[in-house]
Amino acid sequence: MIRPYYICGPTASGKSTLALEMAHKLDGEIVNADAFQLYRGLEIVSAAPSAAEFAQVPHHLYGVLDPTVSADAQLYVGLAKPVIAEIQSRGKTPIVTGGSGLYLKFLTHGAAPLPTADAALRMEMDARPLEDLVAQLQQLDPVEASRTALQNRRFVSRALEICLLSGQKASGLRDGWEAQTAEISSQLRGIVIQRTRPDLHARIALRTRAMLDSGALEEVAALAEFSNNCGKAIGFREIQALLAGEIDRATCEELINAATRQYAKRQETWFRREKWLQARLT
RNA sequence: GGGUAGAUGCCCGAGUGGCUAAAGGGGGCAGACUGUAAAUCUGCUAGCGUAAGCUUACGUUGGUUCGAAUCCACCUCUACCCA
Repeated sequence: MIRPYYICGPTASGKSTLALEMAHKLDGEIVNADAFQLYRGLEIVSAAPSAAEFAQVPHHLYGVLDPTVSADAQLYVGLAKPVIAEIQSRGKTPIVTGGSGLYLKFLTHGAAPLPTADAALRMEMDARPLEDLVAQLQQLDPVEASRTALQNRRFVSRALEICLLSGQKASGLRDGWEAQTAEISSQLRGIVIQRTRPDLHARIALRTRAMLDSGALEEVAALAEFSNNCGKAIGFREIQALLAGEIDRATCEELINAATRQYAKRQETWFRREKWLQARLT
C-alpha cells in the first residue's frame, strides 16, 4: 500500500504545479483537497487546474459536486477515501493537493464521533440571538462553553448542536479524539509550500487579474442562484457586486486580492500547526 | 482673478480648548479553529523602553492660552462654484 503524499500550502503558492511534478516523480495521481474546487462550474473563481494540466496526469475530485449541495469536511472525506483507496489499489501514489486545512485534517486524522450537521436545527439556531445560544450551551455543557470562543457564533452553534442532537455533552464526545493524533501524524508524509509574503502577494495579484480576464464574471453570473453554497468562495460576492454595478473593476480586483491575502495568512497559520508537514521554501 | 469648502495616523474618517497617542472602519501583523472552513472568531497596530516613562504626531510657519487637532493670522495644496 503506497502512502498518499500530501501537498499543502496557502492559496496561489503553486500547489497544482508542484503536484504535477510530484505525480510524475512518484507515479501518482492527483486528488483534490480544496473545498471549492470540488464544485462544478466554479473552476475559474476557485482557480482549479487548467485543461492542459488535467491532461497530463489523472486528476480526481475536481468539479464533482453540484452547486446545489452544501459540502462539509465529512462529506469530503466520504468522497476522498474511496478515491484514494482506488488509486492505491492500482499501485499508484495518491498526491493529495489542496489548501483546505479542515478537510485535510479530517482526511488525515479522522473525525471525532460527533453528530452530523442538521440543517433544520441550524436554521432554528440562526434565528436566535447569540447570547441565547451561549446561555443554553453554558447550561447544557459548562466545560465546552468555557473552552469555546463565545463570540464566535459558528462555534457556539456547533457545540450546542452536538449537545442537542446527541443528548450528551459536546465536551465529552470531543475529548479523546486528539489522543491519537500524534501517532497518526508520524505515519503521514507531505509538504507545505512556503513563500515570502511579497512573493505570495504578487502571485495572488496576478492570479486575480487573470481570473477576472478569463470568464470569472460569466461563471459567477451563471451560479447566482446557488450563492448560498459556493457563494462563500472568495471573489464570488465581489464579482456579484461588480456585475450589479455597485463597484468598479479596479475596486473588485483589490477587494478580491485583499480577501485572498487574508485567507492565505489563515492557511499559513493552520499549516504551521501541522508539524508532520515538511516545509518547502520556494 | 474672485468665492466657498476642506487638509487628521499606512488609507478612509470622527473629533471643534484639558478626560486625545487621537472614536470607528479598512488595510497590515499575530493567533484560534474537528462536520458552513475560500467560513467564523480573537488580539495588536507612531517610535524607544521589561516598566514607570520619554520622544515625535492632526498641511506649513507663527500667535492667543496655564493648556490647541480643536481659537487667530500668514502661507502651501486640494475640490467645487463664479469669471
